[in-house]
Amino acid sequence: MTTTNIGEIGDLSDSPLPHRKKGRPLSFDRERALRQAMLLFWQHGYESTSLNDLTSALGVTPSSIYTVFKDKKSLFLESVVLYTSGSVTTGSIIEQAPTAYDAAMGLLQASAIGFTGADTPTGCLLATSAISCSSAAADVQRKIADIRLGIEAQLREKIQQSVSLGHLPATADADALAAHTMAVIQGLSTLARDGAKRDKLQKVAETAMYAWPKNL
Amino acid sequence: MTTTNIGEIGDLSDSPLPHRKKGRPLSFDRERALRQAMLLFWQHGYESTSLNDLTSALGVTPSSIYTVFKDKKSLFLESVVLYTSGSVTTGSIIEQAPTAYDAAMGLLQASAIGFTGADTPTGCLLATSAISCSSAAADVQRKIADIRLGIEAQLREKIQQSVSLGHLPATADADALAAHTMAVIQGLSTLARDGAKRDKLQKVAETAMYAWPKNL
DNA sequence: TTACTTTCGTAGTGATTGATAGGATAATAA
DNA sequence: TTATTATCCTATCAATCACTACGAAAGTAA
Repeated sequence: MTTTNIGEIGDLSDSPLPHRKKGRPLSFDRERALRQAMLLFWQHGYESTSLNDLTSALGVTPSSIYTVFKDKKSLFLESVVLYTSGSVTTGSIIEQAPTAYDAAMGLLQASAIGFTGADTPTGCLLATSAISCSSAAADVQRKIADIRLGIEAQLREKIQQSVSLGHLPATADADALAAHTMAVIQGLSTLARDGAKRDKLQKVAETAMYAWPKNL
Repeated sequence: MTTTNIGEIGDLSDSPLPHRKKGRPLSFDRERALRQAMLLFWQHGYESTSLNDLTSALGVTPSSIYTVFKDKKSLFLESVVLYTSGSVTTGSIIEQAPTAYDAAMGLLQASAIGFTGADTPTGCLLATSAISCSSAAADVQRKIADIRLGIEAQLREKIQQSVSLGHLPATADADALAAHTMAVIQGLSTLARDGAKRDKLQKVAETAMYAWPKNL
């Protein structure tokens, strides 16, 4: 869905010199560990990623994880924030697109690329990591669902704008077009998980755009 | 994806009378328990459904589950068989459709209905129950993926047939159309999980069919 | 140095995971 | 009845789960 761009959290303290905290310093790179955690959650999902998996991959002891990230749920949610942030996000793609058509095409193309990265797991973290959870993780599941619904709402509004601006015929169904685009994005994630290559996903994205009304 | 139709496994022994096995008889309805297990896996997925969840919902002790269903993995796989069988299956929809267009539309409509059943979990068991698993369940994940790929291959062949028969233009991309249809089906599952109602899914299905080439 | 603060590594916590041992029980077969 | 077979229930099993207590260690502040 998005590309990752970490390292934004710099030292923004009011001290003129780079203020250093008291106490023993962290022995590992927090952002690097967070990225490793994100990759694990991306691959195996929230509940199927164990603390043992995390400590092994991050090279960090359990106590350090809980000191720095509070608990597993917080670590996951922070991984989701990392996943959805960066220089290119779904929000920026939609906003900066001249029309809703371009916005949807941009989302689909970015998905096709992002779901088949060479050094990342296949598919979409938002689509796979919390889709079927136990009752204990219902709140996490809901939070991820709300992110998906937020993207859909943003795209829907963009479509409504394009209808108002005459970029789309008045008969265009904003709800249906936005939901269809979201469905294809989620489906691209599954196709990628099943082994589909980038060019196949790009062809699916292209096909999906044929569903948009053209005659004005 | 499919509607469920249990109760097909009757007494087909060669005995003239309804032959009864030796030993203590089962104290519960095997098919009824299997259906309950399927519903649990459908809702919470393979790994997030615990043996405790199963014993509680099925009203069966752990030892009985292992006696009758061997182990958790076998119970899940048998639940998948139950899910994909019945009077209407993806295979029958594709086969009996006059054209590939009708086959895709039939799959999408059946998905919209099946993913929003009143007395079943939302979404698709094949799409949600084993999409992000631990490494220990990689084989199960792969088996479900193979089922998805099998459906896609069947639809792709139907499209190729329709091209040969002149029901679709020769420029139609069977790979892309089949993959797009599969993607939308998987996406419909997520939309349903996120709370979308049946009419919304049906509108998405209708929108997805606009992507098909019409001019011959 | 001495006090203070924070993280580190070890070794665990109780709870839950999937799966079983073993004897009791309930049916058929002879 | 007696033997045989299969399922029943109870009480677990070892392993793993997310998580933490606690003292040692490593930094800053005085």
